[in-house]
Amino acid sequence: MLNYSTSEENYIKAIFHLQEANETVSTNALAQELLTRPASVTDMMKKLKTKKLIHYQPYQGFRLNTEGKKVALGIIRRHRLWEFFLSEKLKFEWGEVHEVAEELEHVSSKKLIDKLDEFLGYPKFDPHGDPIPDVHGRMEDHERISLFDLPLNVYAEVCHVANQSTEMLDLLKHKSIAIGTKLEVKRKFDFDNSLEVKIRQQSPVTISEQLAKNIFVKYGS
Amino acid sequence: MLNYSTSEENYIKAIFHLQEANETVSTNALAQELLTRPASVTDMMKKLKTKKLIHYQPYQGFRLNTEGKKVALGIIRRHRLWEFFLSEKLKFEWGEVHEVAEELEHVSSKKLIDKLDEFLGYPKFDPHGDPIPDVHGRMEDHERISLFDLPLNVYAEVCHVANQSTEMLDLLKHKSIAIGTKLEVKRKFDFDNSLEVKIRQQSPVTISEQLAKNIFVKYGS
DNA sequence: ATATATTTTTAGATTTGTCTAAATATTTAT
DNA sequence: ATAAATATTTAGACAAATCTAAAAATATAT
Ligand SMILES: [Mn+2]
Ligand SMILES: [Mn+2]
Ligand SMILES: [Mn+2]
Ligand SMILES: [Mn+2]
Repeated sequence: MLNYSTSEENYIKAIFHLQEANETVSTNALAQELLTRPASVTDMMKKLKTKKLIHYQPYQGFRLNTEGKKVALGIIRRHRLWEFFLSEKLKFEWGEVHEVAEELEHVSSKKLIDKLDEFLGYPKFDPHGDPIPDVHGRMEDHERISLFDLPLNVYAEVCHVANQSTEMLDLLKHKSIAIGTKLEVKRKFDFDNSLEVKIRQQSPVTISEQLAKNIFVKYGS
Repeated sequence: MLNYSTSEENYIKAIFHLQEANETVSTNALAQELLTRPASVTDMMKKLKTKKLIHYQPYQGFRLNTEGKKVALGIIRRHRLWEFFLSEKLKFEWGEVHEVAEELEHVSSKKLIDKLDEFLGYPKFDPHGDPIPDVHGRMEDHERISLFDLPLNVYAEVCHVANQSTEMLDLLKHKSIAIGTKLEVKRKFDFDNSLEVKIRQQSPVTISEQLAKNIFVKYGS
């Protein structure tokens, strides 16, 4: 497995995430994701094509090929293991881990990552509930459903938060919701689609439609 | 405190180490240390001068000013804390930590380093026995003496290893010597300046002049 | 189907960090 | 003191990653 520059890695990872939503990734979408210019994206796509990491025909969009996905999973593994480390061992807050992991992920020593994985006890999910690829790039993919779609009076556990902005995390903290929180939806109000949610041993809280659609849960107490 | 590029940081750190030995650092010495060309050093020295980190007059050599030393100590702090982490927590071997720390040291989040320091229990020395600067850049500077200069029959403890090549570490391992090893010199042979050294609860080993001059000890059992 | 708008690519420039080869300054030896 | 050797700097080039502005391709609307 070759080594890639920090910049190349950031592009590869972004394509990986974007192509989960859309079959093919566009120049503009990638430019927006990476806070860069379309012209810079085109330049980089030419390079990644030469390095045989993507399928790309001018004007046709692009997507990672098998090798590209393998590389992406390696970067995501590093990112999420560091996030776990920062949160679990260094007691960083939820919202602070991403930015630092964005740098740490580019330290490419394989031994470092595999030993870190071992040290952390082979965690399966990062602090945002995203699955951590193992040494072979495999990850658990638990079925999850948005809190908004959870039926009434069914126990479920928060396992993923889609948006990880400071604003979102502020709000979650205020509502006492985190990964692992057990809850059930008691009522849904048709007027504004807000939910009344009961968390164990707490009084019920109101969750807006927007927030509920960003919280994902799995069934079970 | 501004942020510096990886390349700038590597130059700054190298100057810091070189100016401990010589009053002023030369272009060639720095080029050799960094495995680069003298012309590249001159280019960078101009930049570091503009950024007010060094004293530099063309042809006169250079040295870090107060601000430059402060920056250097920050980089060294990061480097050595990561070395300690790799050795202590991830169980890396002595000889493997430096290369990885050389990359990790450039991740510049202050919070990351201060929390790492806390997590590690505020260690004072890295795995090679080098002192770790604290958050203010201060470090313990225990007086140490080379094993070669240690008087006969005086108990001492290994606290520093000057050379950290794989070859050196191989040899040290074979002789069962590490940071913290307690020993005393029993004899010195004038023919080749070799030493007979007694480590607690072990049979005596022979240490060459070259090796002894790279091992540093402090007095006391 | 044609005009308009949007997206993407190209052309050319810029910054950072590096290099080689040549010029210049300094040091050392005679 | 002069010549030779060594060290340092300058000049000019190059690769990586970015940008702006203009050109070209594609998509959309009438
Ligand atoms: Mn990144
Ligand atoms: Mn995450
Ligand atoms: Mn480094
Ligand atoms: Mn060290």
